[in-house]
Amino acid sequence: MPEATERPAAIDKRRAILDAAVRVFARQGYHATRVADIADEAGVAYGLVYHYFRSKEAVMTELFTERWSLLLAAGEQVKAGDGTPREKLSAIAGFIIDSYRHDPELMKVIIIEVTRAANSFGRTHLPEIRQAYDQVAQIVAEAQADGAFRKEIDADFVGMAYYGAVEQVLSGWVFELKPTSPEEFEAAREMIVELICGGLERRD
Amino acid sequence: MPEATERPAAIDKRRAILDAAVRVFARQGYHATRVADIADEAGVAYGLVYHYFRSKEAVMTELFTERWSLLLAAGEQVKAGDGTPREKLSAIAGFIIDSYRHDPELMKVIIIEVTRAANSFGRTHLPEIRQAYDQVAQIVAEAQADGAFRKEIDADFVGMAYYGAVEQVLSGWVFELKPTSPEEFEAAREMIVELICGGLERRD
Amino acid sequence: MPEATERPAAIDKRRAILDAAVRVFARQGYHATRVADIADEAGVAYGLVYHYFRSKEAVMTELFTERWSLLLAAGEQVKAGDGTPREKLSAIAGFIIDSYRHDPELMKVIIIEVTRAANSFGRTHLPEIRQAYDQVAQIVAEAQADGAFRKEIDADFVGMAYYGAVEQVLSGWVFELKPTSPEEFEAAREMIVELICGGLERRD
Amino acid sequence: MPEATERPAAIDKRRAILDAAVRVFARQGYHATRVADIADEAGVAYGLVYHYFRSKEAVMTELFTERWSLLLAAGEQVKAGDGTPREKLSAIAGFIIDSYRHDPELMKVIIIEVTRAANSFGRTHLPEIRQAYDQVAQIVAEAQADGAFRKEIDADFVGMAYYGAVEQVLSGWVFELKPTSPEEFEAAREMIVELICGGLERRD
DNA sequence: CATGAATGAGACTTCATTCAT
DNA sequence: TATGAATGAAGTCTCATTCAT
Repeated sequence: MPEATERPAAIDKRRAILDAAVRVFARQGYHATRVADIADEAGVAYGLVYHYFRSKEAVMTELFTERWSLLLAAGEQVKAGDGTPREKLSAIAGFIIDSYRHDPELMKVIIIEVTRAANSFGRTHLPEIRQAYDQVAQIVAEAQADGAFRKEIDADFVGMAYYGAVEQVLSGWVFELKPTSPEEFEAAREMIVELICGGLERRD
Repeated sequence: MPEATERPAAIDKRRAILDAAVRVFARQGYHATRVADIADEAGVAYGLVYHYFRSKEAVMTELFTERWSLLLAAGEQVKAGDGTPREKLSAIAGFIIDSYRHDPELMKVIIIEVTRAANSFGRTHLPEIRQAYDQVAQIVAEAQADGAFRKEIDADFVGMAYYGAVEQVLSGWVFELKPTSPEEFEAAREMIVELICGGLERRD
Repeated sequence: MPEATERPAAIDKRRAILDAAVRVFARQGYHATRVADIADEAGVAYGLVYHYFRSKEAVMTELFTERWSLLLAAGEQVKAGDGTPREKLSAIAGFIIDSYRHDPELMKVIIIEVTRAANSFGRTHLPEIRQAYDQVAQIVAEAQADGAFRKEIDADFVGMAYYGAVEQVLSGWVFELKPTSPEEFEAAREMIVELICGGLERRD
Repeated sequence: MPEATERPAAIDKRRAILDAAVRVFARQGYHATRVADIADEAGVAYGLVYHYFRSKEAVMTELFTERWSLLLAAGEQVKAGDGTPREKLSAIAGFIIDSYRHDPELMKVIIIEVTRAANSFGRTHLPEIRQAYDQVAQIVAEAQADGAFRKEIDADFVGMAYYGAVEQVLSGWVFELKPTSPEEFEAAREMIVELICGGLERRD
């Protein structure tokens, strides 16, 4: 048997565990899932989870880091790009929403179990999570320097509020009703941007 | 000894347990606190917690319900009042922020362990939590009908986003840096309102 | 207020507790009933049970002793009486069956929770329980001496077997189907006696 | 090391737990034995009991079912065999008595904690227990149809009474004095059969 | 006599992690 | 790499009993 097919087999198992973990975490929540559940879902032996990961927490951390780094990278690109501030904020919300559209289970886990779970993983990964807020803050600060955005509202404050709003909306999708068509997802993005950039009050 | 002093003794213990629970939940988080910790903190015997409450969860539920009902009542009053929409939204944020100012531990517990813990208490108390969002949504919807607010942004959507932003900001205070002076708390409230009502973009 | 009415009030409470205990023990079994259940059923305060009884076990012991002593007394009378051996055995079974007919709950408790619960109360009350067996044994021994009964079967052995059969039948009534008419109860008694005295085999 | 010895190691532990449970249940009774006692007696870790059994109750159920099914199987064989009715009843009592002779601890547990514990395991296993009574009843009914036994005594009734007598005798052995020689065991069997088939009264 | 709050030991069960094969 | 048996600490909840009033 050629080695080339052997390695992938091993890698597959690791991947299978991660993918299974997403499904189980999404279904039951982190606390309620036992390591055995992950192994069962992945169709591997109990101990194999510990062969590939130091602990149950490490599985989650890998899941989070894997995805969050993509999100941060996308944020950097947006920041460096040359759209208007509004377009940049829109792109950021868009990336998160698209992530959710394409892999709702993973994003459910990341938002519900990490980002908004301030007492467990949220605490551990605070630095990385903050980075995302800071990207928004930097976009806002730059726009304020340019004169595109008003200076009355603290940029760091907007970073938090913006993410707070976006995540709350995703939470609603997770536990109540999720959009079904691309148009609805798109509309959500526009509303977020319109709310934060345009404000509720009429401009006549 | 007058009978009147007899009852309070019992009620005090119950109260003492609730107050102790707030402190311990705030310090360690719900999952990490054992019933024994609550009893110790309250200075009562282990079993007394179970004399007054069906379970650890029931303690938390009482804590949440007790406070959240005040918040909802305040929201109703605000809705029924005769301020401008902006003033109403400001009052709502103000009540939450004041709650935090006056009892940061309790609000930490309520927000971190209930409101944003969508997989545990958040799920259980979703109906009550939604009521708060809906109050904001109703204020917005009314303002849209009056012509004070633009109709482009869905009122329900604003309800979620507004609370999402407020809670995120409080989360930041809980785990990073909390305002120290009344002025800073006041400034936070104004920024929230200014952001949501006025928007980031300049109005010339 | 005359003393005469005061005493009864106190005695009533004690009695009420015992009567309640019968009902609760019958319903839930001894192990599954909490002292609180007894107090609730009796409509008295929790602590009053401990005012009148040293412990939960003491309540049961009183219940058992109260009734069992009647049964032993009846047995003595039967023994001393001047019926045939068969009539005497019949009278013994009859007394037990009548006890069950008139107070099924109490007899359920005594048989299920004491007499046949060899590992708990059965052990504690073994001497008294044995006395009942011995009464049967004595009747049999006497009949053997008189020549009315055969000597092949050990009298002590019959004592156990007789009670074993009777109690098993009552157990069946308790958990499956209890006779409803006096005639059926009567028939049961006759069958027991006919079986033990007459045997299954035909006598031609 | 041959693979064949690997499995047995695991199976042995399971078996060791069951065997230890018999000893501990026999010594202390079901209610008084803690899972820790079983683990200690078996020389395994606490959790291993729960690796192999869902609960303490499941251990007992396995013990009971394992043995009771043998007893029922033996009963079926007896029923289908071609002895006289008296020989069949004798064989049934014989099997139970032999079970006790060869493994008194196990039979003690089965009779004291299950068969006669009508409020706990007795209730749970009533159907299987009834099957044994029914086997006796069927033997009797058949003998009545053949004319070998009298028809005055209800066959189902005999089923219960017969087992009641046998179990009571075993109970006596458990808590008072157990036969020591094969002859004494044999005599006990004969007395039971002689009592139930022949009756106490002389036949001249 | 009466109340019910207070105590705290005890037992079951869970499950992350380790380890021998 | 793969397996799953083995470990044992941890934590919730129960409930008989005591005690202050």
